[in-house]
Amino acid sequence: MGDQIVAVKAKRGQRSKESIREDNELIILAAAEKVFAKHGLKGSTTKQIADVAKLPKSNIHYYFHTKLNLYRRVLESIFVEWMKAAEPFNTYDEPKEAIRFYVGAKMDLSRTRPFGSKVWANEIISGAPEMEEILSSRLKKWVDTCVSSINTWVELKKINSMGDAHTFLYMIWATTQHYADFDYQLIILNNGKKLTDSEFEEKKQQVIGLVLRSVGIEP
Amino acid sequence: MGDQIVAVKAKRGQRSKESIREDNELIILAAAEKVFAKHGLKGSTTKQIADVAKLPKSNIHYYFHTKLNLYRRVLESIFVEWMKAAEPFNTYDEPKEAIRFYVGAKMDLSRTRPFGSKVWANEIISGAPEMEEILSSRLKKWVDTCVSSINTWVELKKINSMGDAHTFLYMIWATTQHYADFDYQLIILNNGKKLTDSEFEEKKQQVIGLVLRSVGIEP
DNA sequence: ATTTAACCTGACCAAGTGGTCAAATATTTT
DNA sequence: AAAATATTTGACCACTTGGTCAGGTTAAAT
Repeated sequence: MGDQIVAVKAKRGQRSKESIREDNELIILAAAEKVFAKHGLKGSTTKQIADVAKLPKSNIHYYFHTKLNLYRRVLESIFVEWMKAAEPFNTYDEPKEAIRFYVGAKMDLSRTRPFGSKVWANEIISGAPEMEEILSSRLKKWVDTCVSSINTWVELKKINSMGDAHTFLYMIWATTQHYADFDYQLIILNNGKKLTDSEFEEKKQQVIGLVLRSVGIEP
Repeated sequence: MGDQIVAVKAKRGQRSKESIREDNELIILAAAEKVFAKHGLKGSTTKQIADVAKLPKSNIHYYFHTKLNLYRRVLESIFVEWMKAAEPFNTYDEPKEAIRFYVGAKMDLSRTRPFGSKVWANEIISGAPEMEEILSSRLKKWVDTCVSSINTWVELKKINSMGDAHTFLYMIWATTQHYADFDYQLIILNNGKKLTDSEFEEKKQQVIGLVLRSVGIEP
């Protein structure tokens, strides 16, 4: 990611105002996501973000005005991507396929965008002060449709009942996001080695297997 | 918890030096756990901790010297309690019982000590800078014995294989800790209502059921 | 070519920050 | 009761914080 920033900055010289703004906002958002992931809203400083973005601090304030504003933009962008990953649940009729693709997509996101997941986790842990609205309106809505899908599957005897469908959904969230939020712990317990891409792919299949079996589907 | 602090402070007047130290350390540790849970190490201030503990800031420094020192003490105390909850895995021979009791104990901890779980989560998310040693020595050791228990069960065909036993263990951690770390999100998605004790007990049984089924045990 | 509008940034500031310290008070020991 | 030790706390300090702003540079519109 650092290389990306350098690359974009290097080809300066003759850029349109529009692309300048676009580029810099992306650079700053990426840097902010990284820093917020590590230290949360309160623990992160605009100076740190500026340093990661390789821009002067004033520049961050020029584009996003306040730290809180920048933070909200980061959260919003993460939420949008998560919702995109959540589509499988409503596009597949068969639980086996729906669950397989949803869990797979969530695992992929944990792998490709771990910082976003961590920012989200930090925000919830600290009481979700900036996300209450997103959660209680947009996320709630999605969860409701999801829960009714699951309930339908239970009624059709396609999967075992787990009592409250939320419990199953939360297990999926927790298990998949664990691979992003707790990645440092996983590395330490893996003797200091990060999983390779193929090892991660294997893990992904194992997770899918456990989740499917938990509702009685043989993977 | 606030009431506890008040109660302890109220009965002052004639206390031994020893009990003064003991009491105040407990009060400060409890306050620190609460504040660190919400804002992490960097985002928390000694003033906040002092306010929650209802003591002057200097007093916090008198007992624990530095913020980092206090933070380490909080982490250590959480780790000790988690290891206690982890015993079932090595005291029961049958996977059904071992898993049932372990998952139950972890769920109970999420209910009774959510702040501790959040401090832990924050620490890992921010790269585990203060816990690397605990993780790579003491936790690693426990995980290794756990993994070999699981593998034995697989060999004896008492449970289904999930490939790598770690995957199963991490699912248990993630799912149970989710009920502490993401409690705000769960409340919002539950229409703003916290789970009652009996509702939580029900959730606990559902989680146990899912986990058992995920390795092919009928609960 | 000149005006206009957007971008850039070093210098600056008021409000915290973790931590120190000396003086006051309380308990324990002699 | 007096000396020794431990607790308490307001005042203080060097440093960092988020944010402002004036004066500059660069690109776009006239």
